Amino acid sequence: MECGSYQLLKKSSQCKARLGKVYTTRGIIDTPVFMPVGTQGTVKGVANEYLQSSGAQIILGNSYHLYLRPGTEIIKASGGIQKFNSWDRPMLTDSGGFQIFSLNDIRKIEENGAEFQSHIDGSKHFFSPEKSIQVQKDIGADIIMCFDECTPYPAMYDYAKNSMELSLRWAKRCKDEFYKDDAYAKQALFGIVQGSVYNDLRKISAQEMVNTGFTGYAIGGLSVGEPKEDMISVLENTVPLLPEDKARYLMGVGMPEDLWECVQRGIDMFDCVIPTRNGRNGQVFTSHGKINIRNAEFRKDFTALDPECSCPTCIGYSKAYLNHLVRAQESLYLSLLSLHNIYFMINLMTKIRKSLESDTFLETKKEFFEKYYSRTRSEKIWIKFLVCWRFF
RNA sequence: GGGGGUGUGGCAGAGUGGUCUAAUGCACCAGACUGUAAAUCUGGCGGGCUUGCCCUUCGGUGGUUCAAAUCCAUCCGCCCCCA
Repeated sequence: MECGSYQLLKKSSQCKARLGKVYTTRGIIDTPVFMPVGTQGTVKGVANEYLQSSGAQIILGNSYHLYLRPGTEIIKASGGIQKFNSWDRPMLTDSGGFQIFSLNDIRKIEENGAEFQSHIDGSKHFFSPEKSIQVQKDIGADIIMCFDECTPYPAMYDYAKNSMELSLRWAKRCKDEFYKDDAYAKQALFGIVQGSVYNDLRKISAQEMVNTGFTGYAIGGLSVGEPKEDMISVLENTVPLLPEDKARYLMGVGMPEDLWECVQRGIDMFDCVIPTRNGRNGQVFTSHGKINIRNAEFRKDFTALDPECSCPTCIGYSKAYLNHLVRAQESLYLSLLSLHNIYFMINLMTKIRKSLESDTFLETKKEFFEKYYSRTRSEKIWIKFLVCWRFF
C-alpha cells in the first residue's frame, strides 16, 4: 500500500462519519484518529512508553521548530526523526504554515515564501514551499504537509481569497518538489484546503487541491477563533468535495466535543495541542466534563480524576494529590495531567470508532454529551450543549 | 538604666499631608487555552447596593489641619547598640 493511502471500511448510516485505515511506512492507523502534538519531536511531558500505552497511533512534529533546533543536519545524521526521538509508530510533520499564522509579528509573507525571525534568537530564515518540503524530507516523517498560509480569523473576503490562492500556488510547488526524487516511496504529501469561513472560497480551494492531486487532504485555517457554527458550516460544505478514497484531516482540532461534531461530518484525522497544553495548565478532561484540578474544591478529594479512566494517573493518584502537585509547582504534574488528557482523547476516539463499527454513532455521541455536560449546571455550558444538539 | 530604630491589607514590602482602599511580589479565588514563541495568559482579592457611589481600613487613643497611613502627644508591642 502506498504511504498515506486511505481505506474506507464502513460508512455510518446516520451521518457522514466513516471508519477506515490510513496506511503508512511505519504502520497502519485506525481512523478516525487523534494525533497528539509533539512540536519539537516530543509530546510535551509524556515519555514514549506512556504515549504508546495510551494507544496513540501517530504523533505530530513541526518542521519550523525542528529546523531551528536541533536542525535538520542532526536529525538526518541520526537517521531521521523517528530514530532520533525513538518513536517507532507513524509520524506527521506540519510544514511551518501554522507558524506564518502564529508568529505574526516576526514574519513577512511574499509570493515566493515567508521570512521568519527565529523566536529563539531572532535570526532570519526563509521558508519557501520547496524549502519546507526539503526540510520535511530531511526530518523524515511518514506524512508531510504542504506549506500553506493558515489564514487568520477574522479575514476580509479579499484577504482570504488571496491567501487561499497563494496556498494553492504553493501547494503545486510543494507537489513538484515532493515528487522530484524518490522520497514519495516512503512519505506521503497531504494538501491543505483554505478559504477562511467563506464557503465559495473553500469550494474553489477544495476543487483545485483535488485537481492537483494529493495522497490525503487537510482542512486548515479552522479553530482559529471563528464561531463554532462557521467551522461546522465549512466542514459541511467542504468535506463532500473531497474524494471518498482519501483521508481527511482537520488541522488543529480539537476539544472533545469538536471531535464528535467533526467526525460526524466526515473527518478522519485530528491533531491538537489541547490535551498537553491544558494538562500543563491544570485543566483536565473527564467523562463528566472538564475540571481545573487547581481549584479549591479538589483539595480534599481523594478520588481519581475520572472513575472511567484507566490511565497511570488515574490508577495511581488522587485529585487531592494532583491538586497539591499543581499548587506546589512540582514538575510531576505536567506529565501526569498531560498523560491523562492524552488517554482521554485516545479513548474518546476508540469509543467513536467502536460506535462506527456498531453503527451507533449518534446514540453514543448523545450519551457522551449527556455525561460530559452533567457536572456543571452553569448556563454557559448548557447553551453550548443545546447548540451541539441543534446539529443532530 | 542610656541611645537608636520600627509597627501598613493573609504574608513580605513600598508609600512619609491631598492624585490612598493604599504600589509591587507571593499566597489565595476563578477563568481562558484548538496544525505549541504557552509549566502560559486574563480577571478578582475590606463591606454594601441602585455599579456609581456610599461606608470601614495603615498598632491603640487623643489632637493639629479644609484634608492624616503620612504631622504632634501619649500608650502598647517588637528590634538593635551601649551599660
